[in-house]
Order: sequence, then structure tokens, then C-alpha cells
Amino acid sequence: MPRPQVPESQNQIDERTQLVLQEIVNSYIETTEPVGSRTLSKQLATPISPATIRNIMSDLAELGFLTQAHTSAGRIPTDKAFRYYVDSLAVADSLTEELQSSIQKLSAKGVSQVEELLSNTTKILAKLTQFACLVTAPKTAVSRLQRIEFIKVSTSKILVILVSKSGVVRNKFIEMTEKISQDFLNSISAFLNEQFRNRSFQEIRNQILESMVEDKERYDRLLAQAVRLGKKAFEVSDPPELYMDGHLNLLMSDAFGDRNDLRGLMSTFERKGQIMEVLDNTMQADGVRIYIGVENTHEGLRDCTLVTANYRNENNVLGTLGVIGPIHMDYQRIIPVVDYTSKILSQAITRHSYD
Amino acid sequence: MPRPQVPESQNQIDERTQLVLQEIVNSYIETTEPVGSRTLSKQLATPISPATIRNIMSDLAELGFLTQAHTSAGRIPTDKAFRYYVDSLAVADSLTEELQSSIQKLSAKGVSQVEELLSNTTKILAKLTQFACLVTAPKTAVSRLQRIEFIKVSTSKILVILVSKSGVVRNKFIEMTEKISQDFLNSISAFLNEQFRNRSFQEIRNQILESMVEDKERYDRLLAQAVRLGKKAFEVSDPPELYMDGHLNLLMSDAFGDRNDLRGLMSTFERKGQIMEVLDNTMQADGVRIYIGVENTHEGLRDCTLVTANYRNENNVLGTLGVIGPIHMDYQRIIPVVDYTSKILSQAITRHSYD
DNA sequence: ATTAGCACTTGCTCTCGTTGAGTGCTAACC
DNA sequence: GGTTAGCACTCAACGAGAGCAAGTGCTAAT
Repeated sequence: MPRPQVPESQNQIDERTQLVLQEIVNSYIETTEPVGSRTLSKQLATPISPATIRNIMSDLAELGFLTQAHTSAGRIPTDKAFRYYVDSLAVADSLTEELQSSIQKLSAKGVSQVEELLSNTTKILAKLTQFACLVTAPKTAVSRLQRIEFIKVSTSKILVILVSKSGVVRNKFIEMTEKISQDFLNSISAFLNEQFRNRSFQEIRNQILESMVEDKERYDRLLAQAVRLGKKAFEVSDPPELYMDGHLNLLMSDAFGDRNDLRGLMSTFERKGQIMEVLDNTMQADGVRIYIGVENTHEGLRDCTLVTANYRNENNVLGTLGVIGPIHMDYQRIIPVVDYTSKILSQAITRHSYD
Repeated sequence: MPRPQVPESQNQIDERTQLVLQEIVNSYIETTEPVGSRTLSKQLATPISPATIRNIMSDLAELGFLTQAHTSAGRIPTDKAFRYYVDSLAVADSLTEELQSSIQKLSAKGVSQVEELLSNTTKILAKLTQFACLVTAPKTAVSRLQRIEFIKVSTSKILVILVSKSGVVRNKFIEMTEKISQDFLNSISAFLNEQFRNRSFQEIRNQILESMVEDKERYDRLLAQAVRLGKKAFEVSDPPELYMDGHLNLLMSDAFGDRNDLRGLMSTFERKGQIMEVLDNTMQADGVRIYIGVENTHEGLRDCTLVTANYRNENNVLGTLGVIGPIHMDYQRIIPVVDYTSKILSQAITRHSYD
């Protein structure tokens, strides 16, 4: 999702015009009301008369930075204006101590599970931003194996436990027709642990599949069973895991005027798979990414802004977190929050890793 | 939450009046509009003139079954009317084949985890009812131990795996300061399995606590460690588990007119603990329970109806499921759906149990 | 006891001025 | 030539009033 490249010439606007645009966006972010020339004139530090501002506004409208609901209404910044604002005008606030310490709480005392860490992250983000917040679980494909165990829970059922380096535990039941003793299962897990420890799940999958096409005659019973169980254990059957919180904030906030707007958005949230896809698509990039309105490839998000950042351990990018809010969100506040949260989460999850 | 006991005399209303009341409620459920005497007269099978109906309505209003928004508006059934309707008038529809088979899908092919079963249940209920749907995870206190295992994942961290008879798997990390070998952990889990298999978590907790106050001199190292680890493993630190789906349906449906109504309701949903409590309180009773509007002890649900039923295996009630919808829901449809779902879930979860 | 008839109530909708914020243009100004 | 004051124009929002429709309550007749 590369940022739309606009010819420089088109956006070549002089300093004062820039100032006016900045102030319009600021004002709109603050009030969510169309902003008029008179009001703006008063707010502006440099005194410019309403008439002049009208001229400037007219220019900006022509360049596609402003629209108006009807001829006699004030101007509303377009998505393009917000993009411009975010790119060149906004100076990211440094976070207050208070915000910082709120965010640090995500890995507070006694958080022993990665799942809890991620869920805390969404909760804290939701609280601080008052928007919908998302965190993807560490990608299974790049996860590295820390430990695999098989536990026989009944004659035909085996519980598989997969622990990844990043601290994620996954449980899965396998049905077996033939009888296998717990001792034998232990041998198998010992073998698999020996063989695959520290390898990524993706690698393991591939290698197992390769093994299967090799000449089976060469296998002893242990190896054969290990391959069979391993295949089932590492199958990618798991639904994409996504932690989500605060989508009700959007409902509360009447930042989205129409109830129908909200409906569309909410049903997007219900399709977690789609949201996952959107987040995954942003994962290549680095740092905080911002997708404003029409810039969103996913149709359901065209009336929102998505702000995302990755989290990682020392070796790999593990997942993405993000917030979804109105296009007129307070970027100066939100961007650093997302940024800092991603860093704190990275730290926390690195501490949780086993090395 | 016992059903409010109303003196018989107050509700002693003759057959025709009953019929009118029934029809008013029916009509209101269908249209969500105040119902007037003229309209009702036409709908009624037995021909009664509008004027007579007005008299009857006047009586019903006096008895507290009907209200009206203003003098010249039609009548609206009160919560009391719905209670009367549900208790004595509604004949539960038998479920269509279609509905039955939809519900049976909750335990469709390849559902290997109880968690998935429960989550499927909320999804199916949400789809069929278009309301908010809830399922509580099997109560840990009454769960019986099937298997406990300890896996050492790093020098200081131990992963505990608790498998209950009902098929629920729970993971938990324990930090250990002193070093314990995996072999020793295996001995401990063997011991605990031997000792506590089939006992309820509550019993186990108690017994472990008892053991701790006993003379420690008598312990050998194994026993001492087993008690220590066991205590941590069975600690009730887990957040109450609640599966929820379809609360967005309520948002979509405009059955709740005001957006503020919805906000209150939604923030109730955000406090899962409160919802849990409400559901737990209903668990003593048997069969389908219905709490209409003011009958709800929890304030946030006073504008809703809650319909709940338990699910169970052969031995115990395991948890509760329920739907929350508008007071004017279609009871004839919803009640059998909840009832049947609870039965199918009971069956499915019984099949998942290990015996 | 039931019903027809009628006066009355009340919310809803439509229309039509009025108001006010805001624009666009033109002409004057520095 | 850029900036500003002034003025005519536009258009949503608000409010009052008329007409309408649905529904009630009461009274008198059946």
C-alpha cells in the first residue's frame, strides 16, 4: 500500500497558504465543524483578513484540499488535506509522562501469558485513544518452536501443545485411530524437539512434507509416527488470531455521525479475516503507517483513518497493532501513542521470549 | 432471581380480555408500533368492535398491562404484559427442521476444542436470533481434573497444562526461582494425576491448602514440591470466561430506538464480569429462564429481555447460555431456539468429555 | 353489555418566512 | 499587485402555523 505519489508541482503552495491549511485542519480536528473565513481569521496568530483567507481557501479548494457541503457553508478539509497535514505539518507531540506510564502498564505485574499481553495492549490503546484497537497475534509462520509436547487425554485423543519462542502457547487436539502409549508419545516429542527446536513453523511444515514424500521404507516406526503426528500438529488450521477492543468507543463517540456509517464499519469489524488482511498488508513497512480515508484499500475503512505499527522481538517482526478512528482524529496525539505502544509491546514480548 | 409473585386476584381477567391482550402483544411484537383499537378489531378473529376493545384496553391499562405514550396514541404492552404473555399465552413453536439443523451445526466436523464449540454456539445463536448471545465457559470450580502436566520452557518458567473432564484446556505459566528438572516435574505431575484425577478443581484446591498447613516435616521433597506447584496451578486467577457474539446485531436492528439506550447496553456488555454475574445468578434454576425488562436485577438490562438456559454433561451443570434482545422479541421463536441450543450443546460437550 | 357516533387530543408533516453564517465578487486601498 | 472592505447572494437551520391522521373517551342508542 504505497503512499500515493502526487506531482510536486500540484502541492507547491506558499508558506502562508500552508499555515492557513494547517489551521483549518487543526480547527476541524478540534471542532468537527466546517470552518469559515471569519472564525479562522480570529484564530490565526498572523492577522489575515477574512477576505484574503477566502481567496486562499478558494485556491486550496481548487487544489483539492478543501470541500464544502454547500455554497454557503464553511470549508471541510479533504483526505488529501489530512495527508498533507500529517506529512508536512504536524509536529508529533512528545508523550506526557502520564501517557507513557499508562502504556507501560500493559506488561504490568503478573502478566505471564503473551495472550494477556496482547489483550492488555488493545485495552490500553482503546482507553487512551477512544478508538477501535487491533493487535495481531505473532504470526505462526515466522514463530520459532520452543517446545512441542503430546499428551494422551483419552484412548483416541491426543493433546498437542506448541510453545513458540515468542511465548505463545497453542493447544490442539488430534484424533488417533491407532493406539499409542504416552511413553511412545514422549519419544516422539523428544525427537521432534531435538529435530526442530528453534526452527520456524513454516520451515518445519515444509520439512515434514518433504519427509513424507521420501521413501517410506527407510522409516522406523518412531520416525513414521513422528512425521504423522508432526504433520497434524503443525497444520495451519488455526484461525487468524486478532485481538480487538474499543470498537464500541466509536459507537459512543458520535464522531461517526450517521448510524449507517457505523453499521458498515461495525460489520467490517465482524469480519476479522478482512481486518487481518489489511493489517498484514501493512506489515512490510516500518515505523508508524497512516492510511487516511480513501487511501485505505479495504472499502469498509474508507471513512476512517488506520494508524498501524509493528511489534517485534530482536530477530523478527512478529505482528501489527493499530487503531481505527475517524479521519479527523487528533494525529498529533494518536501517532506517538501508537508508536510508543508498539515499542513497549516489543520490549515486553522480547522479555517474554525464551532464549 | 425468583419470578415476582403477583396476587392471583389482580390478574384475574376473563377469557376475552386475555385474547385481546394476547393479540395486542402479538401485534406489538410484529410491528413495534403502539396498537390502536381500530386496527386490533380488524386483526382479531372473533369480531369485537373498536369501542368494546377500547373499554377492555382501558381495563388492562388500569391493571398495569398497557401504557400509552400520550392520550391519543395506541397502547403499548408493559413488561408485566409480556410476562403474562410468556407465562400463560404463548405456545412455544416447535422448531422447524431448518432451525434444528442450523443449531446442530455447532458441533460440526472437526470441532476438536471445547472453546471452539462454545464460540460456535454464540455465533449460531447470534445468527439465528439476531440478538446478543452469551455462553459461559464451564465453571472451573466444578470441572473435574482429567490431566495435569508441567513443561519446563525455560530455566525459570514452567508451563502448566490443565485438562478438565469436560475437555477444557487451560495454560498457565509459573515462575520458579529454584531449578527443577523436567524429570522431576514429570514425577510431580504423575503424582498429582494419581492423587487428584476426577476430582473437582474446588476439591483439589481445598485439599492442597489443607496439606499445606499439615506438619511439613513429614514431607519428602516430591510431595513438598507437588504441593507448591499444585497450589500455583490451581489458583483461581483466571478471568471469568465468557463467549459473546452478536451484540452488534442489536446496533443494526434499530429495535433499540435511541442511540443512548444502546450506549448504556453496550457499556454493560463491555463489563464482562457483570454479565457473568447475571448469568451465574440464573444457574440454579432449570430449563429456559426469561427475565423481562424490570425483572432484571442488573440495571443495564432493564430495557432488555434475557433468555437463558444451562448446558450440562451427564453429571453436572457446566455453564449457561443466553440471548439478550429487545423486550418485544418474538418469544415464540426465541424460547425454543435457546432451549434446543442448550440441549445440543449439552450433547456435544458430553461427547467431548473423557470417560 | 355492546356498539355507533362524535368531540377532543396529540404527534407528525409540510410549508413558509426569518435568521445567520458564510461565500464570491467587485471596487477601493496601500 | 496583493490585500481588504463592502455588499449581494446562497443555503441550512429554526420556528410558527395549518392540516392531517390516528386514536381516545364519553355519551347515547341498541
